[in-house]
Amino acid sequence: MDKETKILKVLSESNRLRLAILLAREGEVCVCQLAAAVDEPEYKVSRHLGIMRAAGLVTARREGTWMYYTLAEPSCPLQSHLIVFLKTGFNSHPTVKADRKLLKQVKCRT
Amino acid sequence: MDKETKILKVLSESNRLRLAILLAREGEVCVCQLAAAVDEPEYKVSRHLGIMRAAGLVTARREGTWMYYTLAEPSCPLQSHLIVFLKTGFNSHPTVKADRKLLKQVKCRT
DNA sequence: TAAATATCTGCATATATGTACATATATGCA
DNA sequence: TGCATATATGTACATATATGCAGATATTTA
Repeated sequence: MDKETKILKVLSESNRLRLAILLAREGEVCVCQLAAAVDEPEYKVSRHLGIMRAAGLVTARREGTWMYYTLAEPSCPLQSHLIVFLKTGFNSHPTVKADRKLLKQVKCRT
Repeated sequence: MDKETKILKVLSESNRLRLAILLAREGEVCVCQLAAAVDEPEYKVSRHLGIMRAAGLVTARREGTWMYYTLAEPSCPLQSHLIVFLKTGFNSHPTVKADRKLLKQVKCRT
């Protein structure tokens, strides 16, 4: 059950769960926007995204200086199931609401 | 999001995930049956069940010498969502199949 | 080429986690 | 009471994880 426990473990850290929820709702987002949304230093967000990427939860695309992250195509039933929940299951959560509000205010290219 | 990450973390360890799946499918099961099903020493299973209990994922009921564990009533949307998945999402998983087979063979009271 | 911006990584540290063994507790029965 | 069974827990150890800081890399622009 390694594939399943890996997915669950990655999402069991609050910063990563918040990032995953944002990606599930917003599609493709760059590191600096995510860092602003969760109000954490970029090196920290970058590191967590790296962990999520290594676990197959997200994919990355480089565009110039920016790195854009997206939720990856699910590779097991649990993963697809969780992604559906990430999209809709946290709508009323205060932290998630605040994160989304901050995300909308970011202007990436000063 | 502490409640959510706690649930996810508890289920991100393979022994505990297997136990949770068994409980989701079989209802109420005692420690010695669970230990036989996952083929692990009872002290280990007992400890993992304790962790699951502390996180609000299972409840325990004592009947004589035996302790019977059950999945707890969900306390957040993610938890109820996951329980549904535990019940139906692992039917074809080899490990889960083997665990269930072993569980059926156990005679608790020699 | 140099400077600026965005992102990633090596290292040290603190904290958390899983495991094994031995021991403790609880209950039932002779 | 005393003993056996079922379950829980304290301790010690090894491993894993998150974090902060500094510095490295990559890309764009002057």
